[in-house]
Amino acid sequence: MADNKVAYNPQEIEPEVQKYWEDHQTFHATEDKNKEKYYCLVMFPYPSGRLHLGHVRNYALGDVIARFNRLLGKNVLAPIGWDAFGLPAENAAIKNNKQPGDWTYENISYMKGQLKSLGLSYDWAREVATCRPEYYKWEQKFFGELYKKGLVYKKVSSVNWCPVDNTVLANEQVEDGCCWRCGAKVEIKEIPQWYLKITAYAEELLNDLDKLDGWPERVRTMQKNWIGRSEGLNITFKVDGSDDTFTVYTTRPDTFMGITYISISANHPLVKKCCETNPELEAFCQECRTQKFAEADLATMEKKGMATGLYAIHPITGRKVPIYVANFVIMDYGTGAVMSVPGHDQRDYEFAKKYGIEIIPVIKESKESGDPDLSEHAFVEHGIACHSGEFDGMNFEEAFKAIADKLESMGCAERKVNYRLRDWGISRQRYWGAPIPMLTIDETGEVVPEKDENLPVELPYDVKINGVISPLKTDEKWYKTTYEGKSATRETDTFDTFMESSWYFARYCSPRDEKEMFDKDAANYWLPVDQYIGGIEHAVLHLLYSRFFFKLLRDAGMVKYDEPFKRLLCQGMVLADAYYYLDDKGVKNWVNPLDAFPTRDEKGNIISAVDKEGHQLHHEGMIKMSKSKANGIDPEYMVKMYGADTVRLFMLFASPAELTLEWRQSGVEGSQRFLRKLWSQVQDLVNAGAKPALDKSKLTPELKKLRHELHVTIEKVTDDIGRRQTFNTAIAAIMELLNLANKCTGTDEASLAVRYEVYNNVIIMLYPIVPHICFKLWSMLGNTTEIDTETWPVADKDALKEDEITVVVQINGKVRAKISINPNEDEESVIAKAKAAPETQKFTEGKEIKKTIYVKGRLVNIVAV
RNA sequence: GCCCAGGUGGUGAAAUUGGUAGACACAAGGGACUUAAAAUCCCUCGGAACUUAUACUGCCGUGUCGGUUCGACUCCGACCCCGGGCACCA
Repeated sequence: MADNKVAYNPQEIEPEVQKYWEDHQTFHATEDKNKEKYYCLVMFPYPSGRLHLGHVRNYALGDVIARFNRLLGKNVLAPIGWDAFGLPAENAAIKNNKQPGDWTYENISYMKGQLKSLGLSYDWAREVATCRPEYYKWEQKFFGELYKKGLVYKKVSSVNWCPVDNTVLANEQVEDGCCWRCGAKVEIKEIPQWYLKITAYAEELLNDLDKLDGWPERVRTMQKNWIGRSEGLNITFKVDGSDDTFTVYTTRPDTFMGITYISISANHPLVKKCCETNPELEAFCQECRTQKFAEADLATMEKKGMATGLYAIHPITGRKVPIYVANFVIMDYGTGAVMSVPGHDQRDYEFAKKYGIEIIPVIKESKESGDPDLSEHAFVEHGIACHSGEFDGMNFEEAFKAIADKLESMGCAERKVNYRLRDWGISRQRYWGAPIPMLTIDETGEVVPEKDENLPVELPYDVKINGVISPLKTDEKWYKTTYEGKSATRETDTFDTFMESSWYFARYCSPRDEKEMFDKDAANYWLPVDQYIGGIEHAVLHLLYSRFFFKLLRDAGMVKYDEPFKRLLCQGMVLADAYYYLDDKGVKNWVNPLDAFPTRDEKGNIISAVDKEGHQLHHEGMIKMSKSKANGIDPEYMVKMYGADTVRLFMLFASPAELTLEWRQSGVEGSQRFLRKLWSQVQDLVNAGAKPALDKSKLTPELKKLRHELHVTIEKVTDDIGRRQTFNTAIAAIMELLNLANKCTGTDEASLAVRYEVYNNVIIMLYPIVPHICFKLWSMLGNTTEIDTETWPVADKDALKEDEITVVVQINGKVRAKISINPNEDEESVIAKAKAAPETQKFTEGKEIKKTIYVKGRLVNIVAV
């Protein structure tokens, strides 16, 4: 290396540049009504202990967008914080014999350092942690207001219950129907829990999806299906021989004449009476109560049922149909009873076959066709009613209307819009969460929210976690209190952590506000979030709850917008190679990919690998990073080895943001190589001479070509980062430009002027992606301004013009020739040129030209037969 | 089971509105420089066929099968495979 060149040393320059940013408060954001605001938000992390590459990907994407918008001259807010409540803190507390709070705050402190080493342009002054009383105080206050508005209610519902530990289990704590700690068979327990009436906003949450044109279509579709609006009928049946009634909901009243039985939940009030005299039924109901109730489990488990001995009376035919307890009908969803039409519903069909229940066809394909073939499966499509008496011959809409009208006029049904969406259960029987600020007055049993002046209802900090019962539930000093002089008992459940993550982005607008949830002016300045970035796994729950919460805030007069997030980017997962060897007992021992040394075949495929100890390793392929497969890559180690810029560049270049990203060490090295080359090329240019003024009239064709490429690249990169958010193609375009620029080594004035123009613009365009190196290179190029305050380049229209373009000539859709044309040349002349090309002559010889198609400036297709 | 995505060379990918498939990289192979290594630079790189041979040439090729079109990675239908979510992981 020449003496006057300095090696690229990210370990030296990155901390230096980061210190500059910190000292100068470069990314501190303040409200400025004279500037266009831009709120760039990344999903805040759970402080699990160490950053993983999924975080790094998320924040690198966010940082590119934030820095890009700063260069566009916008007033950018890029905050960060901690989603600090949650289950892992309690598990860690038990394991390490620590306070969940201590564990959480230590993690935050460590991860903060890791985040800072990535050179992210956050306004750290706005950092929030949801576990701080200053934060959850406002959530508690807001909850009390919602209660007064009637948007909060309490009802009994199911939880997973471990009968040995006597504790509530989260879904992820249930493994094959057993408790993950003690292995006991998990039961279902009914306990009273708090609910937020999200269904009251179902219609608006559905309709407003149309406003979210900055969201990926797939996320909107998932939310639409999740809300699941349907139009149907609530129908009330009488039970034979008693005054009891029950209600079902159906979207297929057209099949009403085909009902041959009723399926009912084991917890339905009707069933409870039957069990008293029927021990067999009681046993079956007990069995139903121990099964999992997640939708996926209900859909895939073996369908079982048992007759209750009760019969329902079909309101139109008067026919008696048996009522069965069915294990797949759940009291928590809908009415807890379902009308069963085995001829036209596949689940009902299988159930009827299993228990020998009659199957009646009442819908056929068309007016002309005979009865549907029900020998193998149900006929589930809409069709024409048959064997339905007065409704025969009607299509779906006609039969729906006629049957609904008839049942309504009989007073046993009403039309109902139903949603699949269920109200949001926010009670958790855990310690490490925000206490639900509700009190029960002991004497009267009246339930009231804690008074504002007593908020926050603070979580006791010094506790002993035993993994069984929440310390709140045993701490009498904590839960015994008074309300207006009367003795009262606190709610000992805490909030679902989705509560905190549903409004943190509003709190960032005035994170230290001591008077209210957030300052309305500040919130209405920054909100809505212009760009939100996070994992696709949050497509429904977090993003739907946040939309709902935002509407609650709007209706409380806190914000004046309908939707919190204008534009959404969902990033894919990060995968890595996984290797293992089998030990003597045949147990898989997973080895970190950084410790595996693969051998490859002549195509470059990994055929085998060995680790440091010489174990022969099996290559499992690229799979999701996880602790259990030991294929997690530590970002901190990567930053120490290669620098943050290299890691950021690799993550953005390796694949488009929405797709999975495969972590490849060789790819990381390739990214580092690119930065080293860039660093070296800039120094070559500086050593070649100072920057002269550009005289566009004195350029050679080669320099004109290079300028043309530069300005085409500026247009492309601007579009790729701003509109398309395809950062990988933006980087590829810059690489292509640099490959061309590197061939230009002239040191005359015109060459130097163009070369400086290229590198200055490239450095600005790369700055959002690799900010540290660009910060340094910018000043090395002799610029006296700071790159942080530069403006994004705009393509020079003159340079974009071309004298000559290439058009492809196809014969019957296959490329056979290329011709050069003037961009303004008319169609006739272009087609004449295309026909005159020797290749065209060759391929059309002896054929008749039937047709020619000209796509302006791109291709000519000649159809010849 | 239901809802939603995705499938293109040895690999990650590109092709933006139906218009040149494989840009840009990685890996691999060959070469230069070097005492040597690292680093750097140059060349080759979808497949099979023809050919002494590189080339040339045409042919085939975007999960599978079928369709629409002058023209399909892109649109339609069916199927196969893989991933995300399914309400208490976050």
